[in-house]
Amino acid sequence: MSRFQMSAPTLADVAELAGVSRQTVSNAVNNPDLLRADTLARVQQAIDQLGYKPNRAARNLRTRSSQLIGLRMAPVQEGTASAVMDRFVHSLVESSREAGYHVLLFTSDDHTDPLAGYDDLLRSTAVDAFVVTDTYLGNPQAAWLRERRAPFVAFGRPWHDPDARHPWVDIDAAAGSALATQHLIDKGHSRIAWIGWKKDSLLGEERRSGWLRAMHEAELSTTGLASRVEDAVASGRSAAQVLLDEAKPTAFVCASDTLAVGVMHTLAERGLQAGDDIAVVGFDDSQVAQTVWPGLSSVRQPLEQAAVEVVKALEGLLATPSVVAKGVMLTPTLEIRGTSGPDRH
Amino acid sequence: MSRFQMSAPTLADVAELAGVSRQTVSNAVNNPDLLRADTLARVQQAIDQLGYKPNRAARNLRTRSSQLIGLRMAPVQEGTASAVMDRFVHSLVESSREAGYHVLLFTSDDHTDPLAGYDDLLRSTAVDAFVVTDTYLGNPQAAWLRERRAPFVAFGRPWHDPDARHPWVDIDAAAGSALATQHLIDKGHSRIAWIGWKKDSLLGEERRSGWLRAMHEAELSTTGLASRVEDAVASGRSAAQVLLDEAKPTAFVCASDTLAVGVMHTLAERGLQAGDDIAVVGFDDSQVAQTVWPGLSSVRQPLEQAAVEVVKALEGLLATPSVVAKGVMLTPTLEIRGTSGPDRH
DNA sequence: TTGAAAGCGCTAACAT
DNA sequence: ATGTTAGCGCTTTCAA
Repeated sequence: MSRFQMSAPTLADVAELAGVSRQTVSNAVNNPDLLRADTLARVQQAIDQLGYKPNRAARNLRTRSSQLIGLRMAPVQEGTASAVMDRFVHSLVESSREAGYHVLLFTSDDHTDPLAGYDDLLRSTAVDAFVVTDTYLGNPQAAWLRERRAPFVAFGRPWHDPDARHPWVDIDAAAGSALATQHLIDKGHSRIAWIGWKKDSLLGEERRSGWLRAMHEAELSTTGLASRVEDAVASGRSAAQVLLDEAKPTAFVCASDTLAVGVMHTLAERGLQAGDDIAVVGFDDSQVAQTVWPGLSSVRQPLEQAAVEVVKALEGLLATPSVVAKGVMLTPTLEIRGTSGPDRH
Repeated sequence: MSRFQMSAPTLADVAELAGVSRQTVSNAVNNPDLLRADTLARVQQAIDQLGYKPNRAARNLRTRSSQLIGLRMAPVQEGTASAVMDRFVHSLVESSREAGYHVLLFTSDDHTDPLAGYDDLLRSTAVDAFVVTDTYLGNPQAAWLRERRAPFVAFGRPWHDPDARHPWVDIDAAAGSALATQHLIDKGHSRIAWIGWKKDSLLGEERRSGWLRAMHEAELSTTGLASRVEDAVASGRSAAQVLLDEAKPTAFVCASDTLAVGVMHTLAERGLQAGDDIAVVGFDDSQVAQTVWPGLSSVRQPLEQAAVEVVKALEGLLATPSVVAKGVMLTPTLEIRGTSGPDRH
């Protein structure tokens, strides 16, 4: 009955070759402990000989699972965000594989309705669970998914819902900017300015609060030292001009590398050395921070670790859906480069 | 027979509600033309009412296809590459969706054997086809996949095999650097230096050849004007120092933005204005090129278009596997920014 | 134009 | 410890 090797071998093929039933082969693959050692060896040999791999579709149909995790790609945005996501996605794929899952990428048909993509995959049972990444305030995804009893883990805490019952993983942004600020205080700075985003960004407020906290704990004044602008190089540049003229800071902490690069532009224009004359620290440890002269110190998010935690939560969720998982909060680190400057003591 | 709404509705549920057979519902979904208008309307209403979506696993099992395209994520590499892939992947996901496919991400278990990941997915019939991205010389993937009759499209021409029979899409790197060089010639430069990669990089040689061609066509000397280094900021920086001292170029074309930033460091150190004093053009239009002061002119690859072409080739491949597809070659564009400098006429 | 029968490859439940 | 039976939800083939 050996087919022309045209189609892949099935359980039946292996069973026939090994002289056992199909179920025994299935057990050999999924519950080897159930077989006697010699039977297992015989079946295993037949499997190897035929190069047998269980058919995914058949297994999925029977077990009502796809071993697939859905991840929605947000619309392209110019900026540092893509690189951030790249590190996360990479680690997510690796961690998922170790847990026996693959990652399925999707976008929404309609940019006005990000839910459409989720709905389709869910109703066609194409994925077992989702990883939700853009948990900005008012994003309806979490509530929508919970309502549909769709398993998901959020990367980003549930801002909108303090007693959300879904698992989430997030990075403590405030700790990141506090770290950056403390670093500059340790270097001997006392007039440390903040350039951040507009008030409507919760993440921006979060990052800002870390600067504020570190300054207050060191009993340093923050009056006139903060600025809120758009996340663009030009905005960071003009904010730095104003702050330098009016508040005379010796150091800047910025909500993004983009803003920090803007500060560096202003310093260069005024003949000031970033680092030696004025210290600058950015946020996200982007490609730009690593490349720009003389190296931009920057807060680095543990994205790889975040992905590992997300998969961990996912496994727990799929194993025992009833258990209410706690949120996981991770702490960023600081990459110290040239713009930190020398000690000022 | 209405289940407790616990599990998703099936063909049978729709059939019962519409008062037709299961097969008729299947036809309504897949071959609407076969139904009489009123029957179709009735079935369609039942589908909407129940929120029916065909079960993916069942359909896959029956049709022996998964509507999934496999994409291997290369190991993380610090550098500009990740941002490049991000644009490509994004567009690939969008184009795939329009063609009815999803993108499945995977990595190889073993970093020494990139084939392992392909083999698993192939034998378990988890994907219909692959998109292969790293087609460097000597990469065995293409040959290996062809041997196994696995459908795939390569992003990257088959360097190793001029008469390869698989479809491929690539970007004409030489045209890109020729474009950059011609741009500088048009601005009035005649001593234009090249900083590229070591000889073992085929892509590097390709990018270099465009500079060479444009220079020769303009009957300009290239003697002493080329350098081959590692792809790092420090390398670009020291290469620029040597070239400035020994060959007195007025402009640089670089094989990457990373190298171009290195050149800009050297210029800054010598009190020279990138653009006004010495022109610089990079390659890849990375985040850095867009951010760095005063804006780095750079060759931009049409990655979005490349992904569209890849999916187009994939569709053709899966529809009629026998047809030998031709390769598609796309041409880059040039993003002009501050480092291009003024006209010198 | 619609329906009935069969089976894709696998595993859960049960029987031996 | 191994085998038998049944069926997951769908589509292909053929009959009405």
